[in-house]
Parts: sequence; C-alpha cells; structure tokens
Amino acid sequence: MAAFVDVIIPVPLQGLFTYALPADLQPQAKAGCRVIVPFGNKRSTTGIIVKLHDMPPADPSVNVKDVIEIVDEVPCILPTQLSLWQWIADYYMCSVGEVFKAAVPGKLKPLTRSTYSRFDASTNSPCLMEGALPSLSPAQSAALLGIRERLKEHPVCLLQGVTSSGKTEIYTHLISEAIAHGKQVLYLLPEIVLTSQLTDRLQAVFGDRLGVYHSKFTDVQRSHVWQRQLSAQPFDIIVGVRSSVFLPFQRLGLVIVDEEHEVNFKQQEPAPRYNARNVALVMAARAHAQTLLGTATPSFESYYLARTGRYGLIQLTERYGRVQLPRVEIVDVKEQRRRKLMLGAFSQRLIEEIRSALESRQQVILFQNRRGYAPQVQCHVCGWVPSCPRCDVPMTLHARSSMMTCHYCGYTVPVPTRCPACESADLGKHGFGTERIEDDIQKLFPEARVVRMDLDTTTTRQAYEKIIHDFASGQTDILVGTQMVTKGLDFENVSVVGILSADTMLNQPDFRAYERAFQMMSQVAGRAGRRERQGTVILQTMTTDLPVINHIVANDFDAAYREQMLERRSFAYPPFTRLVMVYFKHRQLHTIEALAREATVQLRHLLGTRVFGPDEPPVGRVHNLFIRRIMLKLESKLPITEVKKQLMELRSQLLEQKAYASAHIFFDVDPL
DNA sequence: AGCACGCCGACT
DNA sequence: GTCGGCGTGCTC
Repeated sequence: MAAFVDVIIPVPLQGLFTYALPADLQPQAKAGCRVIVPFGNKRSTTGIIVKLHDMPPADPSVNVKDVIEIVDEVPCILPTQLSLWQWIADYYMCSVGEVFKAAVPGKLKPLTRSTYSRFDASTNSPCLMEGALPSLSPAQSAALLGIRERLKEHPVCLLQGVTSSGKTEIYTHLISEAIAHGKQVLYLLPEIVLTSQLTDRLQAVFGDRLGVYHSKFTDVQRSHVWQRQLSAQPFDIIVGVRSSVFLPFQRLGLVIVDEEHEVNFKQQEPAPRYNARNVALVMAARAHAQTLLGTATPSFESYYLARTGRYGLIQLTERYGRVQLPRVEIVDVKEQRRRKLMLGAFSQRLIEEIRSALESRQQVILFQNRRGYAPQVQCHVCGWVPSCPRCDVPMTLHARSSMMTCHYCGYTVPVPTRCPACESADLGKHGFGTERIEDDIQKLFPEARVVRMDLDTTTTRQAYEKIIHDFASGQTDILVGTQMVTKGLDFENVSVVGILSADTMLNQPDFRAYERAFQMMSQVAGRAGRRERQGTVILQTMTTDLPVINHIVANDFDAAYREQMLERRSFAYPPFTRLVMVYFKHRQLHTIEALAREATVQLRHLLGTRVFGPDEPPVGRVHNLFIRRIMLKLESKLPITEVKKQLMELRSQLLEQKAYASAHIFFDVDPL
C-alpha cells in the first residue's frame, strides 16, 4: 500500500519532495497526476506525482506533510514525459521543478476519465485527400526518395536545401506518409512569426489534424492542445516553437526540425536552458521515431555529424522553378571611405544598384544587424558615452522617440541636450542602426516607399504581418531590417540585397561568429533572385580578405565549414568538445571576483586545463548584478554525467559559504 | 524561486 | 514612535 508519494515541485531545488498520502486519496494517486501540497511557507502548490512508495524520507529531521488534494483523475503527464523531464534536468543541469514549470501550461484543467473520449473520431477526416498533396519537381522527388532511403539506415537525417528549393513540400509528403502509418508528427520551427505562413499551407492539406502550439497563444488555448494530445484523438501533427517538445505524444513517428541551425531553439533565460532541437532528437530516439533536420545552412555541429556518418545527409542544390542564385559583389568600405565615396552607410555601388532596381520596379532588402538609430552616443569634446546604469553597455539612440534605450534591460531615458561630463552640446551619433538606415535611404530616394522591420516595428503580430504583406504585394519598395529579414521569407520581386556591414557580425567575440555570419549572410542573400533575372547582393565590409567573405561570394558552404573545423579542432571547440559555461552573479563587485576566483581554483582541481577564465562576459553587469563566467571544454571521452554531478556538488559547496550565500551560480550546457 | 523573519533609516 | 528597505534561511 502506497503511503507516500515523491512529488516534483516547481522550484529550482534539486530532488523530489516526499509527502504522506492520506488513505482516502490512495486509490486516486498515480504517477503523472497533479497534486496540491503545502510547501515551505505556501499553503498550497501544484506538484506532480512521479512515484508511489512506502518509504518515509531517509532524513529523520524532515517533517513530512500530507497531500491536500489530487487534481487529476487520470495522469496529465505521460511516463515518457516524466522521464524526458529528468533527462533534461540532468543534461542541462537544472531542477526537474524548473522543467515542470517550463513544460506545463498554467491553467491546465483537471483531467478526468472522459477527456480520453472527448474528441470523437468523427472530428478527424477519415483519410487524407491524395489531390491535396503538393506536386514535386524532379529535384524534390529525388530528395524525398533520398530521405526515405537514408531514414532506413539512420534515424536522423539532415536535409540541406538551398533557399527556395521547396523543402516544405517535401516535408508535407513525409508528414502524410507518417500519418498514413498511424503516427504523430512534431514540426518544430524556431520562431512564432514563421508559424502563421506555414500553418496556412499545412492546414490546406491536413485540416483539423493539425494543432499549433506556441507561447503567444493563451494558457487556455495551450491547455486545450495539451488535453487533446492526451485524448483518444490527438492531433496528428503539431506545429510549434521550442516549447512544443513538452507536449504529450502517444505515438510519435516523425520529428521535423526546420531551420535547424537557428539559435532560437536554445532557451537562454530562465532555466531550463535547453536546446529544443536536441531535446527533440532525444525524444524521437526514445519513441523510436525518425527525425529530419532541415535548413539551407546547417549548423556546423549537425553538418559534422552528417559528414561523419552519424546522420543521413541529403542535399538539394536546385532552387524551385530554376531560380538562379544571386551574384554576390564585395564593396571594400575601408577603401571607399578613404576615397570619401561612402554616403553614410551606403557605398556608391549599393546606391547605383538600388537606383536601377527601383527604376525597373523591383524591390530591395537592406540588412543591418542592429536596431535603433545609432548604437552609441558620444560627446565630441570629452568622449563621454552614456551607458546603462544597471548593465554596463552603451545606450542605443532611438531618434524617433528622442530616447536612449538599453537593449539588455530596456531601461530608457531621454537623450541629454548637453554632455553631463563637460556641458558641451556637441553630442555625436556613432554607427548605424536600422532606424538611421531607414531615414538615410529615404532621404536618398524620397519617392521610394521604405519600411523598417525590426523588434521595434513588429511588437504585434499584425504589425509584422502587415510589413510582410505590404512588401510581398509590392506596396513597399525598400525593406530595411535586422536579421528578421533573413528568415524563411520568400519574395518574388527582390533584385537587390544590401548587407550594410558584414563586420558587425564578424567582430563578435565568439568562436561561432564566422558560422553565424555565414548563415546570416547566405540566408539574406537567398532572398534575392527572380525567375528571369539573377539577383545581386552587395556585401559591404572592411575586411575583404577574410576567407569567410569569399566563401559567401562563392556560396561555398563546404569551404566555410572545412575552414572552421580546422580552427575548432586545434582550439578544442565543438563539435570536438562539449562546452559548459558556469555563470556567477552578485550585486557586489568584490564578492563576484572572489567567488569566481575561488571557483576557478576548485574547478582546476577537478578538471585541470579544461577550465578557461574566469572572465567578464561582453555585458558584465545586467540588472545591477555583476556577472563572471568560466568556460569548461569537455572532451567526449570524459564521463560527462559524473563531471556534471561533481559540478553540481561544487556549486552547493560554494553557496554554503556565508560570503557567497546571496550569489547566483548556474550552468549553461551547450551554450550558443 | 518565493516567502517570512529580522534588524536599521525617513515619515506621520 | 512606525512603515519598509533587503540580507538570510528554509522549503518533504
């Protein structure tokens, strides 16, 4: 007779909590059911039962409390999910409670026996309309065939298809095959904004077999999807962003991770700092399901696994409808500037190309990877730069609102009229953000219709969709934007793409800077090109001789990959090692420095020369907390589970010391 | 992470 | 004389 239950509590504390189960609740208690329990000072918290047993806690000092109530008649979390949660907590070094918090929508209604039969079979169309499937080009058919073949030997396949090669149609065929075999499909996308266009296309084929899941839906809507997943008639396909890996699947057969290389799949804050692409791979493997990773520019880590035979690899090099790839032309900004030929952020070549595109009624995309007007304000007399009082970063000028904003914490103040240090009124604007690009290009082409797309102009989904719609329907001539314009959007009439500064991407202090720069530039370049005419990309840079620039020009993904692999191998970076970042935060500078120093000493005892740092991250203080970090490079032969256990122990040992009690220490496993 | 307890400054 | 700042201690 089970007298006790082990419960997951949504707090960042390791381990489970044991509660006594009153006799009247015993018949209803099952693993995966929610319970109401008292916890700490709180009278009630919702937890999840993971285990029923007869053993009181080993520690006699704990005061075992009673379960107050059992919420669900039937489990709302499947055993496969519970075990995946534990895997996530172990791998990403957080508590299961934190995984629970991220996984379950807040307002999930109590689950009753009738949930299982609530959605009756008639809501699903009995069989698929075979005319509804999109027809495939010969290249697409060949790729589909290739994928089917590879999936026989490899549970995971990487589909590398150039932009506009028509990957979605291939996915659609694979999805319908999986459904025909009675399997469910999970289709992961990196961003909410990409879901609406895709769901329209998929809904046309799959109708109400398709469920959509992301955080812009209300809690109630998400709960509904969750419940239906547990019913006898779950959705056959779920399209969603990273949190959809937490949905219950009863018969998962296929996972598609589209735009596989996207950093958005990794959750940064708060814990669990998981990568949904990797969680999806683990989930699929456990369900004996197949996984297809798709992208035009694979992450070098996935490409490495494909190249070394761990994944199947299919490449689709032909654009749909034989649209030509664009011609990429480099402009040496340094030289142009020396000859005084730059007009603000624009070279003569770019201006010429824009003019001729506008004259022939074609469209232009200008890509600048920085929002705001200018990234920095500086006093021309004394050199003073306004920085965020809480985050140690220069404030970005937003000219429209005459405000300066911290892009880390959102702190916003008016631009001062005089320098507070020397009273001079000569405050200059340094650098170019999308807002300034928009203003300047409008001045150069007063009759052109210019629209800007960045975080500031797309606060609502309607705003985003209007920008896309207006550009797609030709009501806009020039689209200025941040990396937002590089993502999965197909426009038919774009003949010129301007990359205003490759350098801002290449100068990132990050071993992935070149990989990212290549991905971003080649994705945005892929927006150019029409059926009859080759598009043009003007790539402005100060570092024309950098190999990665030439790889972009030649559209040579493999060369870029090979070069980076050489570097990563010799400097022991992924995929040749696994990285774990250890972060330290504290409100006092001297405390954080002492803590980071002591931690480094202890880590060196444990891991020797695999420990790098401590250092101050590019933004050394956020929200009044000073930050330090230590990087661990762990080679694959290291017993990683054991090492992680030791790291967790080291953390609690450091936090037990009085001086560090109010510090935050956390881990970022496989950081991006 | 919450939440309560507990010990020192500017307000009615 | 109090309201409230956040340090620190605990959570089955």
